[in-house]
Amino acid sequence: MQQLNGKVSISICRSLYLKDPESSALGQKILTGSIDLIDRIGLEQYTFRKLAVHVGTTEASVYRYFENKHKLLLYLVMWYWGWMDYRLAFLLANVPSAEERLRRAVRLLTETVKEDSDFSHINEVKLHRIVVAESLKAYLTRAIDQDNRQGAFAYYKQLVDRVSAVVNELNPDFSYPQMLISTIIEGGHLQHFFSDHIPRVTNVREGEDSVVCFFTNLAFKALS
Amino acid sequence: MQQLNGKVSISICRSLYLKDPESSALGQKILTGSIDLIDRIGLEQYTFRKLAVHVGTTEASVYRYFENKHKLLLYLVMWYWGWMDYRLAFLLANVPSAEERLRRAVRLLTETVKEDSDFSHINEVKLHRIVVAESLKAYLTRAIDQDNRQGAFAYYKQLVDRVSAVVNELNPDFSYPQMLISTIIEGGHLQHFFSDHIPRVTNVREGEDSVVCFFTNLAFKALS
DNA sequence: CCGGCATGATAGTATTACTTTTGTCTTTGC
DNA sequence: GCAAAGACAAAAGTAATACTATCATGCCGG
Repeated sequence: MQQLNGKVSISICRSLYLKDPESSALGQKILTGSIDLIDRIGLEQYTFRKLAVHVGTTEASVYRYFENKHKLLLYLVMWYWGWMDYRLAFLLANVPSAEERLRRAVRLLTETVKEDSDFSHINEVKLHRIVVAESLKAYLTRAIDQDNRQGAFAYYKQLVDRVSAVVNELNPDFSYPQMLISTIIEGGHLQHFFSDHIPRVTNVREGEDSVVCFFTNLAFKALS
Repeated sequence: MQQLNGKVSISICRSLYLKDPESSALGQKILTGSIDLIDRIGLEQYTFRKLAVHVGTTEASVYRYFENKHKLLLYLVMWYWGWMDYRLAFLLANVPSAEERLRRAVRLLTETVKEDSDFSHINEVKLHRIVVAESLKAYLTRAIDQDNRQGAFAYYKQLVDRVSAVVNELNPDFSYPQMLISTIIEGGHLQHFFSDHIPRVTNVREGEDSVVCFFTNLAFKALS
């Protein structure tokens, strides 16, 4: 992560791209176009051919940036976690109370992203929806061990560790800090998804704050 | 679910198959062969062509039973939930203590299936691994609303409700019983997966009982 | 102004996902 | 015991997907 002319650029694991998409106008169009398209039609319908038409380039040019759509998805998801980790670092800075820091972290991890931060050419609202609906497909693959060895999940691990450290501060005897945090992260995504599509397995009542409430309570009770 | 010559047959939502695979020898070979193959090579690599070769039939014959691999996966996953719900019903029967019932339920939902119950031609150990690694791909699709409308998730909902009822009994004031149970179910799967592939975001120590312990504690603390 | 790199244009291959047709064999109904 | 119906194998075919390769062009830095 580097500060660059007032904007923050999130640097992604080299193994996830062939040519850095941040390094050219076409690369950036591939990123924004992919986010648009995956958000609109879903990962299974999304193809590099459709993307090429959408951004006005050719399939071959897209393949110069990314090996395949799995790597591109992983790139987007890891950008998201890099961005979240960055936001989290600011959100927790200079807050003395560990309890307040945990409260803020759980909120950030489980609430819906509502505004595009105009932080980059990436639309964070759409990207958040993609992460909720598609990110597990990027993990649950036979390629995961190789991706992991190549460092693809670095930001995800870093974020989990950052929040786990707060958990540890609050209750050093708690044996499962990472487990609690990764459960909250992925559970939060699933509960949002379920509330939209299989509401009978959730209890979302007034707005989606139910998810934040549930996981905040869960976190504090788990540590009590 | 019906009792048939000493065995239990789990009846699956009609919309998930074109022709009942339980109704013929070929259909059953398609089920067992699919479980073998998906477990061995993963859902992305699995194709109806490979399956046909594996069970000694033709692609066209497979398509007489299932529309596509998404439906077949959903069939297998729902068979699993039907089977789990059946086991759960027995496990909770005649246990007076709600606390003990919850403890048993959480254990059943979060532990690894270790033995093939010889209950049918379906290998439950392999099927459990498939559910852990692939079931979310069956949910997280654009087709979910249609699948749900057609009743594909009936057993899943029924199981969540069965355990939620125990939660309600233990603490009628708790506002999120379904949310807690579906989080435990899917969280349990993910923690098993993470412990195998991204251990840094878990805290699995001696054996996989850590997952059971974590979620059991979590459930009881959430209700305290 | 030259050389190199990024892209566009085009074409081509292999695999996947699915459909269609036809012939044989088995089952079931009578 | 025979005819009709259904189940399956065999084979071929189509459309889309997931890539790869070739070549020409245009731009940018030296």
